[in-house]
Amino acid sequence: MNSSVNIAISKLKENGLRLTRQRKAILEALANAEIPCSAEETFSSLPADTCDLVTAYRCLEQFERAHIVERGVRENGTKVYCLGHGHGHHHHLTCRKCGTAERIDMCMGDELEKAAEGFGYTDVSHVMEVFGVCPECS
Amino acid sequence: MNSSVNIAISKLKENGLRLTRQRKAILEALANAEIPCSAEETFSSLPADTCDLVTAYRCLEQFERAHIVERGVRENGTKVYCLGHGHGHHHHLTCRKCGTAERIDMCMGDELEKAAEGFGYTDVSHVMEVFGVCPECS
DNA sequence: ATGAGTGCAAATAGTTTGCAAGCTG
DNA sequence: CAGCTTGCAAACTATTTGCACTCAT
Repeated sequence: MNSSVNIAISKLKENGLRLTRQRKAILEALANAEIPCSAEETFSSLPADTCDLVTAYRCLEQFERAHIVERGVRENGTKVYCLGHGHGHHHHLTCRKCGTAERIDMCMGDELEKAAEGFGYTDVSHVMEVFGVCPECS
Repeated sequence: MNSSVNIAISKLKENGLRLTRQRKAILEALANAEIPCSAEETFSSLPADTCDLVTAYRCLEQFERAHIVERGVRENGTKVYCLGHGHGHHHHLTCRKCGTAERIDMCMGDELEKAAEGFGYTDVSHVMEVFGVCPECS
């Protein structure tokens, strides 16, 4: 069920953040989403009058800092967020036309961080998104 | 020296695009840039009155379509462009504080496309950027 | 000469900020 | 009840579009 929401709520508290009606709704929306959502999309999927769009932006930003959600980017630069499904870092293969997305568990994060450390970099993170045209659209 | 500019100009013509004073300047700016640049940054690095900012945006977009430049994204969603140095796809490790970047030749593009084809996707491309804090800044 | 390319102005999309009021722990 | 959160309005940044004019081929 919404165990992912419960996990998120625990992390929320661990990070000293408060649980509000708005935040809970946003977390539930993310939990129900099949694909990573932008702030605008998350907001639209909320029941009417749940909160202001600005609040969605602010919550998602907080969630990201607390590592409750993962952040990605669309081809056009729009930021998108998704709940760390169960857990584990992952990426998406998104259809350029219809927007559906497949989860891709493959990730070269380890090699990447090793390479980054080789350059003396710390606090390394990465963004990766794959785009294509899905079978239905082509 | 600016053989990369010459290569770019050839590709330009192959794609039926015209060579203008503005485009040449933009290509030269990109060739001199050490790191991927946004449209705004590319524009600023141009000699005064070379062209309008809008033209920079339009040219970069055209260059991307013609595969003359590679496009990436910053952590904040800003689009950045760089000349396909020599050639070959690559990525960057960018310092979050000072903005310098190291080139990373590692890329899992092949595995990625294989996975994408497994899902029946075509016309696959990907965006990947790595961020961290460089030795000087930490 | 003809259509690709450019400049200028104005519109958009996405996101951020300021501040007073509200609600959580 | 202190201070994290929210709402509303407004500012901002990055990017796009419309249209008349210009220049490369």
